[in-house]
Amino acid sequence: MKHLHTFELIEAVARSGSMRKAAEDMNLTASALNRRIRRFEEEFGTTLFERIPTGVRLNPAGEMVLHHYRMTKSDLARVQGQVADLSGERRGHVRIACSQALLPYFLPEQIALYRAKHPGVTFTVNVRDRTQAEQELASYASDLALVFEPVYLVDFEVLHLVPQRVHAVMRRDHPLAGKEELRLRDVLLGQNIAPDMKYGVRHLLDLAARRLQRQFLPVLETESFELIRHYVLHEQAVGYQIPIGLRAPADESIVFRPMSERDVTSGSLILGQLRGRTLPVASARFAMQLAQALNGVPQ
Amino acid sequence: MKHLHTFELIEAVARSGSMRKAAEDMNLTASALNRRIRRFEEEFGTTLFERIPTGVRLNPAGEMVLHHYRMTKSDLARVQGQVADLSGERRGHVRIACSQALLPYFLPEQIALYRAKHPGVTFTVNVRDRTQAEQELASYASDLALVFEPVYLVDFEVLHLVPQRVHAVMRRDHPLAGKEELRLRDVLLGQNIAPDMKYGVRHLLDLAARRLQRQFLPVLETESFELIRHYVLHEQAVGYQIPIGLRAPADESIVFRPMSERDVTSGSLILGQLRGRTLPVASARFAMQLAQALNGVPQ
DNA sequence: CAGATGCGTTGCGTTTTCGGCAACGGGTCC
DNA sequence: GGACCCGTTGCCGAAAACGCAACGCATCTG
Repeated sequence: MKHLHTFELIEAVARSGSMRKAAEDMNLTASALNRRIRRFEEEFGTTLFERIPTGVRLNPAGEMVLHHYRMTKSDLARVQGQVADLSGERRGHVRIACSQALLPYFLPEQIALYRAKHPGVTFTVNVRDRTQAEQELASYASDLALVFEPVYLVDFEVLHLVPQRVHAVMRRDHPLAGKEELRLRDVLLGQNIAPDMKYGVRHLLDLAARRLQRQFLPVLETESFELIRHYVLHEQAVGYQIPIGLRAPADESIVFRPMSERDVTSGSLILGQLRGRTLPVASARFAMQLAQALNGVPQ
Repeated sequence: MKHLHTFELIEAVARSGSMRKAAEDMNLTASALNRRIRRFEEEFGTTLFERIPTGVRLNPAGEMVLHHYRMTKSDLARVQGQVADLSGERRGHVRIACSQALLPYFLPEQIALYRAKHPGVTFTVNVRDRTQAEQELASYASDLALVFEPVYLVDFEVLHLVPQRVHAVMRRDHPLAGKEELRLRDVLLGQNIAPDMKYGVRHLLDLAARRLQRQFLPVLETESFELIRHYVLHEQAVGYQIPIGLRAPADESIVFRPMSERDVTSGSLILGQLRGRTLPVASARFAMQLAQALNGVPQ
C-alpha cells in the first residue's frame, strides 16, 4: 500500500540505525529518504529519531509511531483478506511463532489439513523461544504463537491451553524404559540430554531439582530438540521433551515415559495472540482448528 | 496527516453519495478525485463503491476500508496526543456523546474542573440518545459515551456504572410535593410531562405502567428535558428526570421526589467506550475523573 | 595528529506524479 | 426529446519527489 510507504522507510531506518543504509535497502538515495523523514516529522509535530554521530536511533515518539504503523498495516491486511474472503475463495497468509516441539508432527499435520480445505492460504512458521514469541506478536510479525510455558506478558491473550507433562526420552533398551513413570531421582545421577535454560522443559526440570535441593546437570545441553531425540539413539542417556513433540517410531527404537507429577509439575502449551487484536480470517480460522486439535493431543 | 488524504476523499464520497459533490466539498475537480479513487481501488484489489446511475454507494469492501480508516485516524491522533503528553503540557481533544441529563450540571462542572487542571485540552459534547451514542463510538466520532440505559451493543464497553432512580419533578405547591417518595398510582391519572419513547426515563415509566396493566399517557411529550424542567413551573404537572440532571433551585420553586422502586425500577447511567479501543490520554484521564465523580452523585 | 571514512543534511536540475480543463457516453427527470 | 447530472478519460501544465553532488561534522585509523 503506497500511502504507508513513508512508514516503511521509517521502519527501515529504525532497523538499520542509519539513513544511508536504509536508503540503499529501499532503493532510494539518502537525500530523498532524509527529506521524506524530515517532512513527516514536521507534519507529525515531533522528531522520530535522535541524531547521534554514528547514525540515528528511534526516540520514544518514533517507537510509538512505528507501533502505530505495524498495527495499521496488519489491520489493513486483515481488511484485504476479509474482502477477498467475501468474494469467494478464502485466501490469506498465516504467520505463526512456535516452540520446537510443534515442528515434527503437530504443526505440519495441522497446516496440511488446513491447506487441504483452503489451498489459497499460505503459511509462515518461525521457531521462537517463549520470550521471543511474545515480542513477535507485539510487533505484529506473527499472528499466532503456540508456545510451551510462555512468560505471560501483559499483551499476550490466551486462546487455548493444554497441559503437557515433561517426558523422558530414551532408547528401548534403557534400564528405565520398563517403568510406567519416572521419578526425578531415577534420572538425576544418570546421563541427561537437556534443552538449555531458555526452554520451558528445562525450566521445569531445574525447578524440580531445586525443590529436592539437588542440581540438574546434563551431559549435553542444546538448543535443538531434534538433536536430543536423535542423540539418545547413540548413547545410553535420557532426553526430555513434551508429548506433542514425540511419537513412537514404527520400529519402537525409542520410548518415552512421563516424569512423575510428584516431582516435575506439568507445564502449559499455550495458543495465543496479541491482546485485543482482530486476526485476519485465515489466522482466526486456523486458530480455531488448532484449538480443537489440541484437545486431542496426549498429555 | 497527508498520507490519509485518499481515505478522507473516500469518506467524503461515501458521505455525499456523489463524486462530483464530494470533489466540490474537498476543493478538487471531479476528475482528480475520480482518478485517486480508481487508483486506490486498483491498488487495493477491489472496488469500494458500486456505481449506480445517480451516483455511487459504498459496497461492503468500502465499508470495511472506511472503518479501517476511522480506526487508523483515531489511533494516530492518540499517538500524537501521547507524544505531546510526554513532552510536558497535556494537550488533546475529548469527544463525548451524552444524554441530556448531563448537560445542565454534571458535564459543565466536570469539564471546567478538568480544564482548570489541563487548559490545553479541548472538548466536543454531542447530545445523543442511547442508540445514537453507541453508533457514535463505533464510528470513532466520539471517544466516550455517558448515557442513561444504553441498549448495549456488543461493541460497547462499560467503564463505570451508577444506578439512577427516576424522579418526579414538580412545583413546590404541587399536592404530591409533600411526600417523600411517589407511587406510580399517585401520578398515573394526573398531568404528566414526559420525554418521548427513545429516552430511558420514559422507557422505565412505560415498563412500570405495563406491569400494573395501565398506560402512561403524558399530556406533553417532548425531546427536551430542559423544557420539562421549565414547564412544570407553568402548570400543576409532573415531569420526570434522573437526579444527575436535577438540582434544587435556590428559591426552591421546584422540587423532585423519587418514584418508588416498588413501581419504577431504577436505571443505569453508564460511562462507556468502544470495546478494545485505546483511548487518547486526555480522554482516558477525563474518563477516570468522570468515574470518580459519578460515585458522589445522588441516586 | 592528520587524513580517511561515514554520517545527516542541503542546493539544484530532472523525472514522475498529480490536478485542472474540456469533452464523451450514458442514465434520469421534466 | 431535451436539459441535466452522473462517472469517466485524454491532454497539458503545476507540483511533488527524486538523483546527484557537495558540505559540515564526528569518528576511526595509521
